[in-house]
Amino acid sequence: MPELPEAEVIRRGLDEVLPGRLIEGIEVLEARSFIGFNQDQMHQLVGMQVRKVQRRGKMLMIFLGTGISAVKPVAESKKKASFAGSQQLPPPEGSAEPGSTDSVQVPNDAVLLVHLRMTGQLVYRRAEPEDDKALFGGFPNASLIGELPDKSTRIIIALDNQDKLYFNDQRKFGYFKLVAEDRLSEDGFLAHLGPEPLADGFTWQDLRKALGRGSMSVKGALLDQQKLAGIGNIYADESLYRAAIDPRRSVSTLTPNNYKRLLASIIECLTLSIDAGGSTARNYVDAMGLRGEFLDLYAAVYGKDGQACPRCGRPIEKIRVAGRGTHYCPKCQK
DNA sequence: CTAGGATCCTGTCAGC
DNA sequence: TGCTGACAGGATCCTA
Repeated sequence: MPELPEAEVIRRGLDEVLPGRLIEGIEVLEARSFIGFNQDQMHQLVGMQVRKVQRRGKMLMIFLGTGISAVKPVAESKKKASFAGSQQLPPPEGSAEPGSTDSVQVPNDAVLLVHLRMTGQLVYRRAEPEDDKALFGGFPNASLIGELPDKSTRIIIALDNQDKLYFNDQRKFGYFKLVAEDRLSEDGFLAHLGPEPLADGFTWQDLRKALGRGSMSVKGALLDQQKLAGIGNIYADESLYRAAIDPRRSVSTLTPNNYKRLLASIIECLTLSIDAGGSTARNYVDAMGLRGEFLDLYAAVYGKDGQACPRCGRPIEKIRVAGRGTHYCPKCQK
């Protein structure tokens, strides 16, 4: 459910608060939610500093470094090193006179990959509750605003300012994964990921090339992350509706005009949703709207089977395409 | 190359 | 009212 726009909204939020923060602790409540997590990774993570938060498709990438604060006098660093994971590290200010330094060696800069899949959410909770800036995103349910941790909480990251980052995931399909930065391209998902539809200079010809010339349905092709990054079931349906293209059409039958309309629709849907997600997050919480509001705000056809098509009034139908529930208007989409 | 199915998982909802 | 079964879907893997 969380797709490119949700990931991007979270990315922007986290990129406001995470860079510069040190990871003080990590708690993995559900082992399967953190791929390959072990003691070594725990020791590596604790004390690292967030550099930036980026995104590729639906994947969030939290870039970590040793941090200036990890540069300490020799004596202290030796002491701390043997207790990594259980020590409170000094604040960023307590750093480094060049010359008298000996940095704590953390093997590599690392990247914390986060994929929300179906029901994942990231919730940033401040230690000072009166600071009301809402910071969360992902699958819309009550865990976004309720007491945390709750029964869907899988991972908790504690930061040096006492704020916490919660990873909640009802269905446990989402995951964290720690990789060395210089081996980022070896990640199985990222290595085969298609191009970004919102990249500067992405043209309809690029879209045509990405979706291929085969006989696959256009809906199936849009959902294939190896062809195009970031589109999931909701935005595939919404984009095809806006572009007035039947989701069952084979990509080989699409005309240049179809591709132009489709790309314009994809960009519209994604950017509208990113803007709305960013600006309405707090209203959305205050209203306790959750899923219903969420879909009402962004969807013309998704989840609206039986309701009137906004363009022609005919009932939206739900069919199965590429193994997915697919909502479309049989009159408008050809 | 593509379609289709099963898989992972748990909350929700229709139907009896 | 309470139970059961179907359904939801992102990505992967398998078979046809």
